[in-house]
Amino acid sequence: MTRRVTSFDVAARAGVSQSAVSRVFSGASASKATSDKVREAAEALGYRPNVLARSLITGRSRIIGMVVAYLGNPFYPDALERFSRVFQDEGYHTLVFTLPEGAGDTDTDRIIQQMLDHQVDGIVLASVGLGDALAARCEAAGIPVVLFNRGQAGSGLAQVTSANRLGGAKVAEFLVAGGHRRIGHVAGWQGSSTGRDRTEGFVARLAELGQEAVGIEDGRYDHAEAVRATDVLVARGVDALFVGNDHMAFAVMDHLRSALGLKIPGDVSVVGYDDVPMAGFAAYDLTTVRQPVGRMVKATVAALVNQIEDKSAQAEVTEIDGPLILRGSARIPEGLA
Amino acid sequence: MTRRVTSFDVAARAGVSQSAVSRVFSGASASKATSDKVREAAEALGYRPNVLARSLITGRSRIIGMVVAYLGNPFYPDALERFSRVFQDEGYHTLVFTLPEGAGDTDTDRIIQQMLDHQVDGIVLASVGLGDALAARCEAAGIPVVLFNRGQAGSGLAQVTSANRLGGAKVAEFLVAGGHRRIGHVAGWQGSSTGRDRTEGFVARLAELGQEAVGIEDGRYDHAEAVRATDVLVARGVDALFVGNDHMAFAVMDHLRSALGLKIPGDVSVVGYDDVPMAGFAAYDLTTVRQPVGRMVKATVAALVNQIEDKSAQAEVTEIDGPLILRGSARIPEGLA
DNA sequence: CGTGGATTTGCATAGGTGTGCAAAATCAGG
DNA sequence: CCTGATTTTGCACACCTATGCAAATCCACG
Repeated sequence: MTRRVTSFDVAARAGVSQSAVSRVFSGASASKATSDKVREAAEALGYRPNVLARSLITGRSRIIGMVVAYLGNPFYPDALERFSRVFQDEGYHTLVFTLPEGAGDTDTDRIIQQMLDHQVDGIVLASVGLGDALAARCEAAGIPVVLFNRGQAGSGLAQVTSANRLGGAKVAEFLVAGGHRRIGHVAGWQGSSTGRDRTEGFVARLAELGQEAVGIEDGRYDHAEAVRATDVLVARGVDALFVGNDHMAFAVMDHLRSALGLKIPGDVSVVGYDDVPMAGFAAYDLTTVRQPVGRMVKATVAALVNQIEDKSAQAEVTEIDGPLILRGSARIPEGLA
Repeated sequence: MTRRVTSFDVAARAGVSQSAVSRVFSGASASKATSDKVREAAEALGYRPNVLARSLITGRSRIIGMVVAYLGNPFYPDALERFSRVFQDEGYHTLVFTLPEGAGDTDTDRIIQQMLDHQVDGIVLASVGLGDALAARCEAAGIPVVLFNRGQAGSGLAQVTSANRLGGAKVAEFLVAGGHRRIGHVAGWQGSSTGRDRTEGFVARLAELGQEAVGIEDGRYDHAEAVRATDVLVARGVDALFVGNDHMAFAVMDHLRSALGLKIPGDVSVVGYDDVPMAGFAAYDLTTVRQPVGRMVKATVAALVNQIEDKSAQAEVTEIDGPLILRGSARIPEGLA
């Protein structure tokens, strides 16, 4: 393995100083003449600036740390893929961390520490919370953090979510308009803002319409829990279920049809949340609230890059509205296409 | 933002030299006494070694570059999650790159270049090929490459796949034993080794059993293509379909049931490949050949780490066998549970 | 206590780049 | 051609750690 070619080599060949080479490649001022000479020499030698050395001195790595909890829910791979792509376009790269099963605070701590070690320029937490102590540490290190698809009131952290309360409300309206009077709710994890907000919006709107849920069970965004919740609610005779995300909704539908022998939407209407690609598959054909992933990702990247480039920028809280996508898993009210 | 605390600061406080600090943190020899003093001082100051400076001098970044083409197929998020976890356990981190839609050679080139720029210690290509020129460049840079779930004959690259030929053969045996005599095949992309191998094993075994496929259509690992292929094969009156991967199989099943009104497995048996988690969902209940992701990932990591730590290590080609998982989407032969 | 060997320690330098500062070069205008 | 303003260039140093080498320290044994 031959030694790396450095800026000195290029400088020697081009007949200029090392600083000149550096300036050409970091976009600082340089005359046309030297710039040409340098580029030509670099080309000939196959020179590429050493990213590590550059990061060491500038203190900016152009790497984004991304923590993602659970890729089993297809919403996140989709988001991850988009993140990676958008960051690449912005000239950043994505260092991915996954949280172990029992996501303890110690684990988050260790991961954040490793990110700081790598001097990431920014952090995206997808569906992961951040303790105040850690948030403070990132703040102190001057590393901006954006929460994706999770809010954290009073944390002062930037966050991007969909309009979860509104989404929950839309489902309430839709189900009531569809004539349902025994509505149950397999809630998203109530320890997360998304779960709580969807539930709150849903319950509040139901109340405004003079209804009350027959039952609310926390499905914890988990397959097995969702099935358990379904059993409880079916026992109470529901005729419609609002499920906290699509991932659980699939489990719920499978259980309703296969284990309980119920027809969808004949016996029970089911509505989900996310509009994951799979929701459109014929086997589920799930009516669901769309989370506009593309726009959410773009907003997250924009907020992060903004904070990176302008340290004084404020941490924004962004909510993006998404439509209810009508499919076949829930009875459609008269008068709607 | 306060200046970073360096090894000099720690040295001063502990009353030793900077090299002593370095040695303590890089695990070199140091007496108990100094080691204790250094650790204490480091703790008090909140010192952490600067990874960038370390990488710059050692030439090892402890970062693995990972290229993944398409996270829409749930096989890959699953693998990615495991990779990230296993690498973390080994003290490496994962820099993720995604390939744009029309994965041209130029794109791969650019991505590899960026990885080399970041001086990754190794590269995993998940379901992505590598031109000879690029392979040579990695070789020259001393960066080992392992292909995951893709082979490339004659490339001299390390690769980990499942036993695809054998898997295809198993399906052939299973379908014939089930009494099917009009078997069709929605093949995996014939431009990939996995697609070709599965097809070859399948076709060869069929021939040995005195049968021939009613038709073979390349589904290109794509939903729409798989549906098109299904139409073609159904028109030829198939009573069983071997589909190149689960991702396509779901599309095929949806199309068979919803659009064509056929019963599975009553009218048509369907067998997939991968055993993605979703294959076990009641809505599909897909009989499929399991790719043992866990073992494949571990083998890939082991091969890579081995090559990183011992530059003279040979590039191994690993094939891991996986069982046929019997579920309800295909008629089960007499005498099998 | 003396001596040889093993271990530990400090010095100094390398790794490759960005950047402040002053000197040099360029340019415009009279 | 001269002068002052502006741009370009080179020098030297900073960024922070790892490591070869020689000096120093330690240990055990006679």
